[in-house]
Amino acid sequence: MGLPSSTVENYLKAIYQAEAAQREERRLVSMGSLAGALGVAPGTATTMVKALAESGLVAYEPYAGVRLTPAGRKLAALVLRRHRLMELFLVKVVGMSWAEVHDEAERLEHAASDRLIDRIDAMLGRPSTDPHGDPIPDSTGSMANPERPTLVTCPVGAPVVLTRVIDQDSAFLRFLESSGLTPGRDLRVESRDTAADQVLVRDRRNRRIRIGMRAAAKLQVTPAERRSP
Amino acid sequence: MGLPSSTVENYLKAIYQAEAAQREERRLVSMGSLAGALGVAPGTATTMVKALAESGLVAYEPYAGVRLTPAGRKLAALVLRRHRLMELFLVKVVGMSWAEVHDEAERLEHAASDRLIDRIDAMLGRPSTDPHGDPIPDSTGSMANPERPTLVTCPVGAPVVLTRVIDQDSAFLRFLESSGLTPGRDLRVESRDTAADQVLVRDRRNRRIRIGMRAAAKLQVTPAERRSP
DNA sequence: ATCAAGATTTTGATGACTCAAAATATGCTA
DNA sequence: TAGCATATTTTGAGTCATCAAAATCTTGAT
Repeated sequence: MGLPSSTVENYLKAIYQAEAAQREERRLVSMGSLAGALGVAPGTATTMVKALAESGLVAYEPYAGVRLTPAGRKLAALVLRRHRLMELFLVKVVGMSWAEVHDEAERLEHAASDRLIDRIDAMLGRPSTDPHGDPIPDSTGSMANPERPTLVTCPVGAPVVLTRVIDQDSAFLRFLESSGLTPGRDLRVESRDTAADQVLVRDRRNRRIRIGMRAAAKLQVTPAERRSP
Repeated sequence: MGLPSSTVENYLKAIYQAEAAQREERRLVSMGSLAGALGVAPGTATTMVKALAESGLVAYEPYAGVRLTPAGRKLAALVLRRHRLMELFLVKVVGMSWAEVHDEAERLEHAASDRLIDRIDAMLGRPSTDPHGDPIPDSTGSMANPERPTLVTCPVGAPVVLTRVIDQDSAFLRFLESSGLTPGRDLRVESRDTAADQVLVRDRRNRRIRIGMRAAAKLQVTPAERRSP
């Protein structure tokens, strides 16, 4: 068949991301969560998924859920590639803000040609992550996706670098920006209080930043490189 | 009546351009030429135009043709603005070639937000023409559109500057590029031969360039500024 | 094991856009 | 002005993506 419509691309991307969000491999993505992610009625998701299964892009088990086939996974990864390169391009080259590029890229990812995407990739120096720290799949659709600790799971007191933000909500991103919680920042968790739902973080200049557990769990970090003595 | 779909935008743009192509004002755009420009069946154009008339974007006279209303004209101009800014951006910032940006912009013009278009406009210094020399409407939808002589109508022997190319066909544009016939070039028509369908042009370095009348008529020029003595 | 709560699928419809081909109008030519 | 070639409109149908609501399935709690 011809090119996948942007609807098809969006379904594949949503399934891909739902699969990734489930720590447990092998679990199918439910119709309910898929419909929710796409903002459509449940019946609509069922209908579309059956069509995707016809084209061999997903494996569909009635009443159980859906999973990407290798072909579907590759297509989804390429959509994600477009999206993430576009976001980085909008921030780095066009000068848009971190918080506003997601929605823009959401639309542009379906309109940009491979040629344009490749030029952007080259201009940016074949980057490996987008402005949120999300990894960018290469042009074959393969992508590194390391498991990383978050501000909730990393050791208290240890210096870490904020590496990735797992949420595209623009209000959340604006909050992070205004708090100085952007990828690349050096941080240290000073304390956690589950009862109070609080994580106390210090930035490089030792300023206090307080956030809730939910928010902290969306911030992935890597142990800070220690300067050799 | 939410946002106009990209189909609606394309119809308005095509009507706008067909009106502009007709030297004679007041003449309606025929369904045939509209359907041809959009690559749809004649009946499809009729149906869509009736719907556009319902929304007040065009005035439709059965069997006679269609004309933009002021509202439709403004919308069309804004689509053209997106298109032309996007083309210029792709050439100037992304480094794509003159010949390949049209199709790309054709798709991106429907996906880019006003915000993005305005940032691009600012980055480019609020330009007044695109890479083909086509004028860019301002954000209110108004646009200068001076009548200009072409390589067919300008005086023989007079120095002129190539100002605008009225054709987006990529093969034609590649030909122009390889012949050095790009906007901004200093030229002089040496002779015309209607019988032979030939125009002989000299460039600044006095190199000969031969093109047919049809092609020459697509190249608009302005009299070259004479250096004050 | 049974049943009710909750999720999923099915059904019947809709809107936007399209086509092919039949019906109709227009306008030029003789 | 009669007729015919050409353009336009109408008709009937199809695709894609969607919804609401009815029907059905699955599963956890009793």
